[in-house]
Amino acid sequence: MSDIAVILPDGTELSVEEGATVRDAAFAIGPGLGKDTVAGVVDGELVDKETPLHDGADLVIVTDQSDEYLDVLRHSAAHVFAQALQRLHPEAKLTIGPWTDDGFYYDVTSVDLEQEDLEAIEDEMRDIIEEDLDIERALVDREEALEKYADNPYKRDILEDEAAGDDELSFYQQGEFEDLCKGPHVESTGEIGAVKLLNISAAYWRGDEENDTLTRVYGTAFESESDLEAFLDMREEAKERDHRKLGQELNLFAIDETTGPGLPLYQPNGKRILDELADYAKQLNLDAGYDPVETPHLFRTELWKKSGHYENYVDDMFLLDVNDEEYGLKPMNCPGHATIFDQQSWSYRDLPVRYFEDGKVYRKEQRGELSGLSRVWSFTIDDGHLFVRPDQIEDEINLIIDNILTVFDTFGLDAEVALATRPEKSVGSDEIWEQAETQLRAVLDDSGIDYGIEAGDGAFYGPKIDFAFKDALGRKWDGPTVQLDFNMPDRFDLTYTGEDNEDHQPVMIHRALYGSYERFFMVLIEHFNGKFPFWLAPEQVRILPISDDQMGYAKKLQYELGDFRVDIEDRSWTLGRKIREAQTDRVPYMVIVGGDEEEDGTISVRDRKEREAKDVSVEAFRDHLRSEYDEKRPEPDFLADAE
RNA sequence: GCCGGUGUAGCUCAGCUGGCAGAGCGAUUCCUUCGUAAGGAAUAGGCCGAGGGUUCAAAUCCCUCCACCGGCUCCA
Repeated sequence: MSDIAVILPDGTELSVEEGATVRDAAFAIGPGLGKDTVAGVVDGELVDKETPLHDGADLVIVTDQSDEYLDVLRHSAAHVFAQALQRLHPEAKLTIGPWTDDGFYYDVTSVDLEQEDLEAIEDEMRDIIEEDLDIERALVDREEALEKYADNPYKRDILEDEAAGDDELSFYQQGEFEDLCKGPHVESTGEIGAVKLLNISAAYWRGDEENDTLTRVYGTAFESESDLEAFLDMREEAKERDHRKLGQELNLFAIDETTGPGLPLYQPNGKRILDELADYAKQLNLDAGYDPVETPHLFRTELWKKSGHYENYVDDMFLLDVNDEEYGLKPMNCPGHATIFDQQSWSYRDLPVRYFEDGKVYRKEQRGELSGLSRVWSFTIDDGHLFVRPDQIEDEINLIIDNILTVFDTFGLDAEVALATRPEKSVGSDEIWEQAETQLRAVLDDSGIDYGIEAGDGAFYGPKIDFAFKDALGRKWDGPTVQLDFNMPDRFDLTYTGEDNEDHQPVMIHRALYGSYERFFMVLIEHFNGKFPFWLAPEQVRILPISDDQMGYAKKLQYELGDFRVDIEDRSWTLGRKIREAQTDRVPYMVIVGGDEEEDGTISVRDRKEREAKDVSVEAFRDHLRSEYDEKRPEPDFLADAE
């Protein structure tokens, strides 16, 4: 037998016999590790410990200390679910049951399940865990496997598709239950510390809407009950922060059935925040050399045919007929901006030309997709388009990335960056795409930013760098993008005159800082849990007179703090009630004034973090607010010393 | 768009084995003028998502549509 070499995470090569498995390799490293091996990661794929290795494979040994262990555990939990389901509903047919980022699901069919049924299944799952059944892997030949699944077309589908080449199929068995499965799994059902079935929904076989609809049950599993509880608390917290709930409670925005789905209405409180965001973006853009432009919402479809949108995007467009001529609401701002660029002649000295517009666009998303502000039909992009010479691309993109990261920093959001490459439906030649992707990659490599690759996720006209927001709860949301576009300038025949007095084609860069105001607003609402920084807060200060006698003084104070958004609580409530109300409205500062304050000409200040100070001078407070606002500080900090 | 669930007062929800439309919060009015997270009383408020059907009678049963929620597929 000849030896093969596998590569360990630290880069060293390990020589093992041909045909050696993950577990054999682990034993070759050390007997302790061999004994603890649960599974392996071979070439990035989580596999069973009995998987044979090939020469040159990248190998990571998975033990119960590894991050991947939880995936394995959840995969086994999916089997426990399936076993429990079949005990209670023998008619149920199984399809697939993988692990996911935060649990597992199992797609089943031939069984009617409702939310209420989950409890009984969960109880049965706990019994199975209690029984501590050994989980054993067995290899079964193809014929026998097909026989086992004589009445399960989905499993047969798997046998004839994914597992087409294999003569021996791996099955996992625990007690009376067995399932066709690649693995890996834990040693026994008793290893699963805690399980919870979460919800029930529907999915298509293989995710294709042409196929049968299956019942999908989502669940999760952890090593311990306390981990599960932490997870459930986190879900609860996320539910409490839901921007749809807070949007209603804080009167930020509404989506009304009468005015239409996916068409948000911004109430004054929401609009105040949007205006602050827009002012901030405008300042960043002006500082970065952008010129504001403005375009209408509606264009002749001639424009969309020229830009390629009609060909690639028409299903998502709102079209309307005007005097027998077809018009379309704009789904993107770029063609308008390209047309503006085309209105005059340009010298190479003029470039880069940078336009920006908070442009409202309309995209006819599938109805079932609409959700709060995260998915809507009308939204506003803080859209910038640059027209640059090829030699300016890298510098410009670097500047844009700087600006985007500044924005992340301002809001205390973490960034996750990815390069999205050519999608199936696209315009432009292979060479152009190749060139664009190479350039974006070069910028990212030079910048030293950590980034991933999203294959096939680019826009139809060019590749892009996607930024995702990571919020205070560690959740990820789609954020701004930077896109390189060689196609639009071509389609619009855009030119500038070069040093050589010849016409040249500029390159277009699409970029946003926020992405869309709607989605960014949603992220901020949930990120801050409605407790917006002072500069964003719709109501920045609320004056609470102790009794009606101080109304006059309160009005005087409101006038003196007139640079800010200051309201007076004028309902005849007790002070406790007024504070409670201001607190639930998440107002950063409460100014409390009674007879004492009025007499001394001072104020008492309380913030939403429940800190307070008396005998405060109005000037000192106002000066502080000025700097807190100008510096966009994240938390009210006038009373930072009062803790 | 597809699958499942849900639509009752401004909000959260009860009523749904058919028989007069309910509660809490909020709002309004009155009383209270209050010192750091809910003072008291009274009043108003509903085409029970929309349309059709069954029935002596429909919030309740049936059908169609609309919207929302959880997913699937797709995107900022």
